[in-house]
Amino acid sequence: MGLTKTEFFTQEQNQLAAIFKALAHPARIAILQVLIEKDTCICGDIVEELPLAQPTVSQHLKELKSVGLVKGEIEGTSICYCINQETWSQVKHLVDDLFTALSVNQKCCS
Amino acid sequence: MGLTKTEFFTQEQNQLAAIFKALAHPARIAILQVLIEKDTCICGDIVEELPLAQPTVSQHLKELKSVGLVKGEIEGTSICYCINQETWSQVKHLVDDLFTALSVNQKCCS
DNA sequence: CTGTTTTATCGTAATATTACAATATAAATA
DNA sequence: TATTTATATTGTAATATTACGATAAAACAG
Repeated sequence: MGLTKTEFFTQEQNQLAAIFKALAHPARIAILQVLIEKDTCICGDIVEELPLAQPTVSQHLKELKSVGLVKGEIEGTSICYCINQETWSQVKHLVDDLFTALSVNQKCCS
Repeated sequence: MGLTKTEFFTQEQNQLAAIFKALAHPARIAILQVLIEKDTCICGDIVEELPLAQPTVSQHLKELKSVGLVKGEIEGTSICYCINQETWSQVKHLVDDLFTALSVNQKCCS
């Protein structure tokens, strides 16, 4: 018990859930917003913008990286983080499809 | 420790995170898909479509209801569940805004 | 009123997440 | 090489999530 029954759901359902899970924390939303709004995306700058300790931010960045939403490039001593545009459009399409489907059909409870 | 520091984030960040959290489980994605695809949305039918016990499905439905993604109307002995169109469009806009912002700007790591 | 059907709630075990101090690692610089 | 700087990893405590059996509650049928 206590373990999600991943094997009983479709790949699409699991993939969508994994993406949403990565987005399901205000700190990770905040990190993504910082990456958009700031010219620079050095890890240290992200830490300064957030009300969390450095190891915690590092952990959140790791989760965003693990689903491909974000990537990091070594730049001397620092690491430059940014939105991973390659995977981002795929994610956007998956989410768009879900939301569009939900908006179009409505057959009961009206 | 172990508790999300909600109070240090903006209302928008927390709201977005809460919505994504509700979507962050394959069973809840599956429930939403069933609500779209099936003519009927009686709770019992949802339970039959999913590989989970009735109390587990009931718990997932409760979470979807708590963020307003889904609503339920009593219909005799059963309950008719459906997508809550009123809150759905708000959610869609919030998510769209986030995704659009992320797609437009890209200033480094190129 | 009694039994049936349908859904929700309670209790609880297993597992996952969140946060951070302490520490490790890796690159630049003195 | 030793030191500094920037980030990652480890270990761990507190809390949350997931799943389901048992049971309650609510509506209907007889």
